[in-house]
Amino acid sequence: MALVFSSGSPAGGPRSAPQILGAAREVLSAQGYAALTIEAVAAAAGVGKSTIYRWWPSKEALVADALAEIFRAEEIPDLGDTRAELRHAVDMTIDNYANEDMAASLPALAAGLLHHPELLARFRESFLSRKRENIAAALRRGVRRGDLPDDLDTDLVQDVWAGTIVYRRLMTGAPLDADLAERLVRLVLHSPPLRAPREEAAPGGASPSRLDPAPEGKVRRSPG
Amino acid sequence: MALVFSSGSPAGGPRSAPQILGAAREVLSAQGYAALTIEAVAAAAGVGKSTIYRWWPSKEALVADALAEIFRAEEIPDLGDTRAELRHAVDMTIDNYANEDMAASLPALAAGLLHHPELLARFRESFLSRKRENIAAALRRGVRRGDLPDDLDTDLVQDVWAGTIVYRRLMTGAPLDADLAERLVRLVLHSPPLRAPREEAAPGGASPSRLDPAPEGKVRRSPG
DNA sequence: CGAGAACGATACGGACCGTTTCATTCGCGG
DNA sequence: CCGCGAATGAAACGGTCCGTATCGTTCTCG
Repeated sequence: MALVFSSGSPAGGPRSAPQILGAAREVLSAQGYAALTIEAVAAAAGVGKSTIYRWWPSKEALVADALAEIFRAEEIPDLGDTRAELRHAVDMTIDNYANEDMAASLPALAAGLLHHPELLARFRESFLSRKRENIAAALRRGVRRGDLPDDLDTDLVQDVWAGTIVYRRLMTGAPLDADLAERLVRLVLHSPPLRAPREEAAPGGASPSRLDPAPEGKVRRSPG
Repeated sequence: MALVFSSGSPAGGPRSAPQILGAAREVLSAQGYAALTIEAVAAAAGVGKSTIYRWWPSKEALVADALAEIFRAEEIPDLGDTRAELRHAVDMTIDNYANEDMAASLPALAAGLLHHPELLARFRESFLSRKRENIAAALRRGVRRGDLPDDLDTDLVQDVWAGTIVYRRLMTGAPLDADLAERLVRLVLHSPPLRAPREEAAPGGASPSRLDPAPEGKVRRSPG
């Protein structure tokens, strides 16, 4: 991944990008996103701060590039075994949030980007799109094998997986262990409701559960 | 909710707490967590900044109190209908993340608290515990009615619910609508894997919720 | 009406910001 | 091996916000 967020203004290219991004990760991992300052990164990298400002327009852009280099988004190998592939996907996501400060940096970064739509879009593209497409491919294989329903909502699956993982790391502090991974996998393997939105009636196959009268509800705002 | 994070040092109590917390919410909602400064809140509240520093030890504490006042964590009423109660719980959570900047503030705050264990613990206690216990009570009613499996993992259910909602708001930007709510409800109503970890089941009693990391017996206590 | 608490204004040193200037070093092509 | 342009690092700038301290004023309650 090559400096997606660098402004890349001058001609020759940055000489010290590796040290700078490494130092950024170091500070991030030790001090957290909030405590990261450009001057601290410059000092840790043994670099003048003007060098950093020459190549990255903001702290956000720098951190995004630093995180992008360690964010795993590889293809899920075709293992011929849907359960194993799902587990692989979940493990990859858990890996991405292994370090507590790193894990916190991503949401913090996203939060800080809410008022920078341009960077936010690039952030989502860079971090989410590729990984989601790779996992979606594995999910589609599972559908083809008949292990998953053909109208599986692959976006919702990923929101549930990543959401649960991030939420545990950041909010409840619960462990991200093998047990969680296994449960998240099973949740998808055995959950009829994780279906794609259907325009009309259900497509020929699945019969709805009797406990599920399919109420077409409208959103309500509950009283205070 | 009464100023959980205020240091409450002086005697008489703050006179201008309402204006200050209101201004904090205003700034938070308009500018976001990162852009919130004590001086900006003071100005917006028409208050000297020394007044804020007199009652709150840090930006984090102030924001925590400001958010606590609008964070919904009420009991789920016994509607005699498990599906309706689950929907109620999900809607309450979605409500809590209605405003984008507010929604982002909570994770950003948690991220900023990672290096302040004392405040982090109070944050989790204040924001998560009560709400989780209330939702857990509703889930237990569902179990008693036979609509949910006896060994439902109420903690995992809530991590999945809240996690998916927060993740959508913050990371993917996907809508938090009635469709999502309905899917999250169905996910629980029809998902065998959402079971409790194999331990001694304690039927009837209140299930202890694990909100603290507490990895293997290490219990963190806070000095009064 | 008086005491004490809460308040606001103001000023302070310090950290970082983001920018500019300028002399120095690097590294590639000739 | 040399030179030239690109990249660099040091320093200094005005600016914002931090968190603290001081001090005179205003509120509140007994």
